[in-house]
Amino acid sequence: MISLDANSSPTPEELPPEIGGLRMTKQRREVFSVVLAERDHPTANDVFSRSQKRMPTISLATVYNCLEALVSHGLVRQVNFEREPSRYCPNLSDHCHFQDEKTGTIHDVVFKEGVNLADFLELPQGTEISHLEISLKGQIGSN
Amino acid sequence: MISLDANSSPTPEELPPEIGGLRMTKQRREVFSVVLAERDHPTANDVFSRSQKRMPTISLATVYNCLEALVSHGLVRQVNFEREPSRYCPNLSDHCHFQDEKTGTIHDVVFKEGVNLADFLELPQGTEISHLEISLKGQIGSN
DNA sequence: CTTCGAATTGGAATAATTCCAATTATTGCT
DNA sequence: AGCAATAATTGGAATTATTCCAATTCGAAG
Repeated sequence: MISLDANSSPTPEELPPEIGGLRMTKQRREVFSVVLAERDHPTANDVFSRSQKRMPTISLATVYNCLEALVSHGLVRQVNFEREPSRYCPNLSDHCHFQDEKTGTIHDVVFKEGVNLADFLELPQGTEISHLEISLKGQIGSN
Repeated sequence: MISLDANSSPTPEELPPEIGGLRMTKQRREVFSVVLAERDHPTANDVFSRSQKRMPTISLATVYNCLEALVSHGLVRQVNFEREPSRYCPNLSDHCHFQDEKTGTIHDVVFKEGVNLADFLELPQGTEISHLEISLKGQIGSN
């Protein structure tokens, strides 16, 4: 049985013909497996060049299409830091992102036990949040 | 005495020759007063066209330069929603942003009394946060 | 008044992303 | 299997927010 959770890294061939309502094509499998394999929050371009290793004929437009399909089906998250190029993250658990200003590395950051963000915000009552993004930048303590 | 706080909306002429270490030029005053006047989170282009009303010769490049100067001196905040054009916000108090998906309107959202975000995140210890952005999207309850 | 560094300007350049029209692949049907 | 209909892929062009650049203008300080 193939798992797509936390730490699995399936080859494209191991991915089923459909995931979460999205029909998987050769290219989508390739792109998805790249995003699952190296969880370093690659940009579309990173995904493109990694995908090209196995599939030299894939185009950048297709990588964008595939990423968009994966994101809209909730299989991958799109991560933005200010105006930088979007990055892609296969971690679907509730988390946010911290970018180390020294290295540029992005780290997943989880909420402490039982924390629900909306509880801490003065939102107009009845607000339905459909999308939430928290991005932090800073330095990691060297002590 | 001129106040630049919460709800003031000075004309360019009312702005002093220097604010927060930033030397105010005619254009910077114009741009700043536009951002202070209508707090609807305008884009650079919005600021440009509003500024042109009073100062028809101002250029878009200058608007970008001025906004950048204001942001880097902490007089204005730059607000991003995913890959949309940056928006500008003169509210310097600790808050985040909610975009109503119906209208596109952006609302400032404050934290509830005494909430400190970092307390709710599992950050690598010793982390220094230099920048934090929280962006929400959704619908406002119609009840 | 002159000088000198900084700011402004218009226009060109950049870069991420999207669009488009043509081709290719896949599905569903008979 | 064969074929029509639909969807995905592709390369290249287009878009668009933003930045860069070189030339001019401004403004503060002496």
